[in-house]
Amino acid sequence: MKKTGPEAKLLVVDDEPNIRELLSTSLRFAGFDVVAAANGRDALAAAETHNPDLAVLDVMLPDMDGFTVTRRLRAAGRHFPVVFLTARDDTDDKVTGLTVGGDDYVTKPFSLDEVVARIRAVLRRTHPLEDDDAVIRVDDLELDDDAHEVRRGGEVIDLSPTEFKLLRYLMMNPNRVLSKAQILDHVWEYDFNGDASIVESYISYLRRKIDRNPNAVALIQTKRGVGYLLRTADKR
Amino acid sequence: MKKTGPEAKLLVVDDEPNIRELLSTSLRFAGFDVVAAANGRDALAAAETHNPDLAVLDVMLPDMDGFTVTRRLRAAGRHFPVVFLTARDDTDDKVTGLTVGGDDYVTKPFSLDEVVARIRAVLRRTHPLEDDDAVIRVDDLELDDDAHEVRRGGEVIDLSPTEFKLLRYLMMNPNRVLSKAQILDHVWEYDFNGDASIVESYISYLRRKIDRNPNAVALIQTKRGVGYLLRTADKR
DNA sequence: CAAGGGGCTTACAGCAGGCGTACAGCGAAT
DNA sequence: ATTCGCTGTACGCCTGCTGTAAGCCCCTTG
Repeated sequence: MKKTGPEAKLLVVDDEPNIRELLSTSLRFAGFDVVAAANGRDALAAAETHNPDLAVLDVMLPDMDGFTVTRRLRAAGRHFPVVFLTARDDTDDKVTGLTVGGDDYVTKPFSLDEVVARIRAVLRRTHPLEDDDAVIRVDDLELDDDAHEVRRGGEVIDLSPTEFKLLRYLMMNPNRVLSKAQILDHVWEYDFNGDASIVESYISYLRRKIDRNPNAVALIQTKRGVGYLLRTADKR
Repeated sequence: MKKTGPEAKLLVVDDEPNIRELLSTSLRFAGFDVVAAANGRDALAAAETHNPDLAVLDVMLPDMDGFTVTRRLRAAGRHFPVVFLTARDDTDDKVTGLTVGGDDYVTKPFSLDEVVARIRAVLRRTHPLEDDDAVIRVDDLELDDDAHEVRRGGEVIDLSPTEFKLLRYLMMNPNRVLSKAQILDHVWEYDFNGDASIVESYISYLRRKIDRNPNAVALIQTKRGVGYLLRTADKR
């Protein structure tokens, strides 16, 4: 009935059409069943109709704020968790109470992959029945999302936040070429308007840390003119 | 979050919707089965219907005070323990009598984690059958909630109340990154309106007391840009 | 083989996050 | 009244992260 991984049903609520579409599309692609709403009123109605497993909820809505929506949902007996979206200068230090219970929040502008990861983490926490692990494995590489830790052959590797997100994106898509544009879109914040060459730099940083053994087969491979891919041992 | 106890059933009674929801959500997430009521009359009815194992009861209710509710409950043969919620400025004499029997009280504004801990403590006392221990262990670190005492390698460490709550929260969530916002929401009182940087200060205080050995692997680790985590030895 | 383009790596400036200490206010204990 | 410990804020220092730029290498193609 309640599903944690893909196929869970999500309610996405944001009044900005761009953000709403961006989120709906990526979440759908990530395997979720998505229902969208543009304001609090519609959100409440949609929650009644579709009974989602989780809501992604902008705290600044035209008709009522996200907290009010949440309170009304809960009062109506809907106890699914919420991932709030907040403006960065809102939350940076002040706004509290967003992480009570199984809830969490993400600041705008966000990275799409980060939102997906946070949603998965919340679903994992609130429905611990499923043996859906927080650890992604590719060969002897392990990425633990809960502990925010990466290990290669059991040895801990220290990564910066951006390196971590990049590696997670690669590991979520093993043996598949990812273009620099794709990587930018998924790993960097959606308003980033720098050069795609930054991906090259970060791939380089990652290689230095996880592919440091020159004798072993490299995990991160370049497909010239196309993109990068993370290769598993059995697919070589 | 560690879920303890076999899903005891709680009755939460408070007339302020925000507090009621805050408590219900947290307690539900902590693994309890929660029923909520907004006033004394509904509370009595809910107690009849649901037969809870414990009640969290605001002493200031619109229709009758918490003592009256308790008296009527007991008169009706309901002998489950009660955790009272009282305003901080209530005089001591008003508070006396709240801890007789297995009962306890918490002053508003409270820290969410503190309420959960107190509820668990009361349940532990009244249902000693459960092999639910008051001691949390992480490596050679022990935190005894009943004795309010912390030991590292058997040696007692003196902590201030805030330090204790912070450490307890960390120890309840080992090997999981906790953001400063999460820590604020769980450890500090719900109306705390200050800066999240206070968490940094208290982490610093804690380190000075429990991670004083510079040669050993630090228990408290910083995940820059993400949060903090308490690391166990086997997960290194 | 030469030229061009794509990719790799490193350097670096600017900046944000985190650390630790100092301190003032406050309430409890003496 | 005085002392004491605890809390929350402020602040200066430092570390390490980020994004850009630049030079080099290598692959591809004519």
